Amino acid sequence: MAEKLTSRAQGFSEWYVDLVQKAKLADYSDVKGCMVIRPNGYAIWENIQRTLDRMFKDTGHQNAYFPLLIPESYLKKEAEHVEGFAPQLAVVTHAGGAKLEEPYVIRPTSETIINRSFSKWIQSYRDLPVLINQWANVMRWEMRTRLFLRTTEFLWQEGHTCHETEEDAEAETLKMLDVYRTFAEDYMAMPVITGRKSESEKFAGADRTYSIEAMMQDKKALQAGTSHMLGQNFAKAFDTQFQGRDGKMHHVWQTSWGVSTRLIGALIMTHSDDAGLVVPPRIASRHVAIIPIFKTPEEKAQVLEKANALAAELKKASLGVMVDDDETKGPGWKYAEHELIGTCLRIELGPKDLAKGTCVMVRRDERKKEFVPLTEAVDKARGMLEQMQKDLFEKARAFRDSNTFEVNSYEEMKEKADAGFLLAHWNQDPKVEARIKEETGLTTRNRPFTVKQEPGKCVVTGESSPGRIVFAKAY
RNA sequence: CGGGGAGUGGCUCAGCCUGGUAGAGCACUUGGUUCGGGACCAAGGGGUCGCAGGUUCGAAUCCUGUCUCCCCGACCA
Repeated sequence: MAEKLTSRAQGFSEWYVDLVQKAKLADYSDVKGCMVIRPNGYAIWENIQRTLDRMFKDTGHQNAYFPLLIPESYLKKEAEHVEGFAPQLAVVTHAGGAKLEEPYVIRPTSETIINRSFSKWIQSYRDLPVLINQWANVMRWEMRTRLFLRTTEFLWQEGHTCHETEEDAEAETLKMLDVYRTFAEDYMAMPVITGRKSESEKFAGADRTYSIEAMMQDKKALQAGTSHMLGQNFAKAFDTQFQGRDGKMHHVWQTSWGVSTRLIGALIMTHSDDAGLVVPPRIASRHVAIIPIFKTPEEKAQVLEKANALAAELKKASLGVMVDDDETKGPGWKYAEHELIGTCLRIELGPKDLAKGTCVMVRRDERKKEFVPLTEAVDKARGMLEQMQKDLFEKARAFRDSNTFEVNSYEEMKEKADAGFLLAHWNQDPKVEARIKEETGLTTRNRPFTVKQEPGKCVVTGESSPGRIVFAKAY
């Protein structure tokens, strides 16, 4: 760990790649486009899973698991769906030493194979709603990959639900979007914009797609989660029908929604700094590292005894705590290391502290030393972590808000192309959207619920626009 | 698929142009001194130089082929 990270100012991309590897979050593998998620990175994923899983259960969903391999013919049943995913599929043509009658695709998402099951499970309106979630890996062959943000194989969660009416399905779609918003903001301390995607950005096979969009420190947008109102598209393709209250057969109305390990990338690019990873306490597993400082054997015995006692108290307060008593490293080395790997709070404890009955506490995000009486250490640690959680969110929100602009002409839009989020009027024509992307690199992110939709004039054509949509450069 | 770069101890890389006994830093092992912001000294261990052919008395180095990864574009969570 001798060399430091590339600074964000030097190169945001390099900083990111450096950080991911030096904080031991992930490694490249020998498989093209695939990454190894190391224990430090996987621990973050486990915390994301734990929290989201509880939120899904609290909203009535159950977990299930469906096959990794999907008969190719399934994908083809929904025209728009197969067209959208065809270029990204990995296909299994041989197995058991022989060529297969029908190839399998490795799931890029599971709408099709899950609908096969749904159509068997559902007979009556009494069977509805069906609320299923799956934690799984998926594979989408990508031309270009980036650790956590876009890899060929990634881990995610996909929710799939069936409802009796369009209204119910729409309500579910928005409810889960709001679960994502709550999770992003309250746990990841990452402010997000909820809204509806444009036609060209929507999921292949959906009627409508909604997303949460976050701003990274380089002012680029990152789609952090999506929720789709699938309408009856898959129900019709797979004949997922039920007998309704009217005695007649109806196709179910469906939703699907997902977030992936991409969230880890979002977390890094939202909060981390030039010293390393910064993780909000509510999503961290490493809350406190106690660094004992001593020279003589007598000091060692005294300091370690106190450090272990303090650690035990902190553990009782449900904090992830470790005493870093590795004698082959000096204290300075440990400070730097814990900053790199994103330990939320550092407690320094040495002979001088024991004499005074204090310790030194340092928040990872602020890195300011504070002397704290040992008798108050646990309360203080909890308080500092809570404050850190709030401060990280507020800092990220202030950053996003100060880099969000209303623009009223195409000229202004071009000038501010790298400035952050641009709220602009657009006539909803995909050709105009494509032209803007071609000429400025900006894409539509979503039409925010929080921005009042007032009619205006498209910045490119001058034609009528229903309201402002977010444009930004995106990951 | 285009365009670039790279494959040499665990890691980062030098050596290649101009062929001649495989190097450095970090990490690791042992001993000692250190320890409140990335310590130091000494002694060690560790590499079929991506793979396959070829040229040559001799190849990490030259030639041919091949595989893989990374970066930049088109595709995307």
